[in-house]
Amino acid sequence: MNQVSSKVKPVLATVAALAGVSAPTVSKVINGRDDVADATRIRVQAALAELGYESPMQRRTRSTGPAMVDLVIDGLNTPYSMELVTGILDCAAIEDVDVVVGNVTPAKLHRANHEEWAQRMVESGRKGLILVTSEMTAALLDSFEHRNIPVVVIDPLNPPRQGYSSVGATNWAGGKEATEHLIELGHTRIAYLGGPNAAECSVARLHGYLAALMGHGISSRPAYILAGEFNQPFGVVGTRQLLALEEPPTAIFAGSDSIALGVLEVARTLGLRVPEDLSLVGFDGTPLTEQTLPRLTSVAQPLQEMGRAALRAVLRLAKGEALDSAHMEFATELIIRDSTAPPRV
Amino acid sequence: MNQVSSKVKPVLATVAALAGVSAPTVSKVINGRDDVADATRIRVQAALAELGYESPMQRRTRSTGPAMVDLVIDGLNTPYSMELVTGILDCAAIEDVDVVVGNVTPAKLHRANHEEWAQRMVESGRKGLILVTSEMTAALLDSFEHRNIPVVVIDPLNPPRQGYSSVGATNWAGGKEATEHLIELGHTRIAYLGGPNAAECSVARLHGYLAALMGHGISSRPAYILAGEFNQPFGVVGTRQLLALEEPPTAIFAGSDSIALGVLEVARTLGLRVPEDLSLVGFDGTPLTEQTLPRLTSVAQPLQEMGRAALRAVLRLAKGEALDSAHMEFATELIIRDSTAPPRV
DNA sequence: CTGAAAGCGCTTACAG
DNA sequence: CTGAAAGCGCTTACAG
Repeated sequence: MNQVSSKVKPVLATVAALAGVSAPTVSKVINGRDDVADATRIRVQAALAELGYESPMQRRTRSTGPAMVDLVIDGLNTPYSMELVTGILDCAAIEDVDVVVGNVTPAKLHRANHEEWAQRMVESGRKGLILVTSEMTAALLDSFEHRNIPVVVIDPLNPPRQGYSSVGATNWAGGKEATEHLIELGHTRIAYLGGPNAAECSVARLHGYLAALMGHGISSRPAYILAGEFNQPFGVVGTRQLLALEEPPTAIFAGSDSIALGVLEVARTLGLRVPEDLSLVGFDGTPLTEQTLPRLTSVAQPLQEMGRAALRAVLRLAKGEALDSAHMEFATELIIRDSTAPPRV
Repeated sequence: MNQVSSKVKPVLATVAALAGVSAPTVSKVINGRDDVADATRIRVQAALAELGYESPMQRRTRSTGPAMVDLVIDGLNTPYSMELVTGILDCAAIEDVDVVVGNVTPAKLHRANHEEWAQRMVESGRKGLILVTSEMTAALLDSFEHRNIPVVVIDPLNPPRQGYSSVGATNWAGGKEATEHLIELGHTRIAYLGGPNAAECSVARLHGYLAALMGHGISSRPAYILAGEFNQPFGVVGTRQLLALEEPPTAIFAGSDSIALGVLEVARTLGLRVPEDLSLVGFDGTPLTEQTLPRLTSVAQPLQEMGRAALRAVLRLAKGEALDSAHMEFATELIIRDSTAPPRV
């Protein structure tokens, strides 16, 4: 009878009453002012969430059109991001959500004033934010959390703290599986050409690689482990460096398909045959793997599904529902194509 | 001294004073109530216009963040759209504009109620709309024109009427150049594997192809001209059909790089060598052309630049400025790579 | 940090 | 039809 959630739309005063504070205090919390005690803020946020409070602006934008979710991603010109975005937009069309992209880019993330940015998102009725392999700071996450804007990160860089939602794949297992595949073929001189050390996913792949080596009694060599960018140019640079070693690797595990593309390019220009002279495993399983010659053995991650999951997670959080798990991890799968073979003896 | 337009933002009371009525009356006019005398309504409307009154909602959406432009595009999973979108987002980051994508897709265009859609765009403060190779109806264009929402179309399908802004490339000249390149190599049995007949750009390429043949006294053969989709599967289907002819072509001009990918696929499975047994020219000049084996000779269009131009055009129109030209046409350029050679005698 | 009080801009209900 | 009065929901300024 005395149910908290009644059918009338919750208004600022309702929230204030439930939280046991005054209306101005609720107003301050909503607007991200910092002159509110943490304990009070938490109580108010709980009340906001419980009642599902919406500002007049949000009510308007909600009744006036589809929900809007912001997406921050670094360029669409990689097969990786293309797949993710395809999944996100796919889900957006089904859920009738608008995806907003373009203003804040990963490059602008640091320069941007998070407080202002988050505030503007609230004011324009944005439902949440998806970050793709972006750097984050605790301050950034705080800015959004304080305003109850859900943030979901896909393949986080530099995770600054616990307590945010993320989507990823079984990178450790994938790295291990790729490396074990090469070991089973008979390789022992296996290099890892990975992405930035700031990328959790790349580090996890590296550790999977190390675990596989260790599990087979192969000692790892520092010269065989290079970290760079997830792109083709780094694949080129890294491969040149590896092949210039006194004892070059007979197989390369690339941290992304784009890196693998660079490996193939160097192999071609040097007249090295893949897989006869050099075995190669990529990561991501993008459509690219079917278009290279030879077709690329790669650890596939379900990128489209990951994109869809990220958007769905944002929408669930925006509705005040809890996620089953703060970190959603999708299974990778080694797809063996034509770029791996036993080493020449 | 007694200027009507002062610097303070016009508020309901200001309008009321100017119109010589009370605030409630202005409120009624704004909200479309009918209990207002016609004469009064007209006076109030004049005052609203003169002061440039905006509701708090409109003010908020305008001042609260970057301008928003809607983008309707069919999937990002083609090299063509990826390049366009890269250009659009590139420009968006510079101009501080948000690009909204996801709700209305080309597939939804017909089903959607344009009037409602356009109205919602006005209400949520959208500055304009970019359509990419989308079908349009006159009714759709009217809905937006009536509300002063600029629409810019990239590579229009089914252009229903004059009087809209568009961005394209010199498709006729590009088609002619591609075909002449093949003729100069000695080919006379040249096929055109194009996109849908509804696509202006594909039809223009076809006419360039026909003009080149005609200019060199080569008669065109209906069996050598196929229209389909701008994608790889159609490249596969079309090539099979062409190669099954009693007198198959020795060269194929594909209406897009994606179609050309399908041609390469069929050639590979049939053991036909490109360019020795079959010459191939693509269209678009996407990064794909550097990744195929052999690298693909293609008519490049500056897709990124076209995307940037489309967004800039929308923003100019939104500011009330006129465009230099309703149709912006960018130059194509034939890039000769490794997929074309003289025919075997 | 908090909230009573005042204020803002718009809308509603109703007397004339 | 019109507008004084009351009201709504939120925010601001400031005293404690």
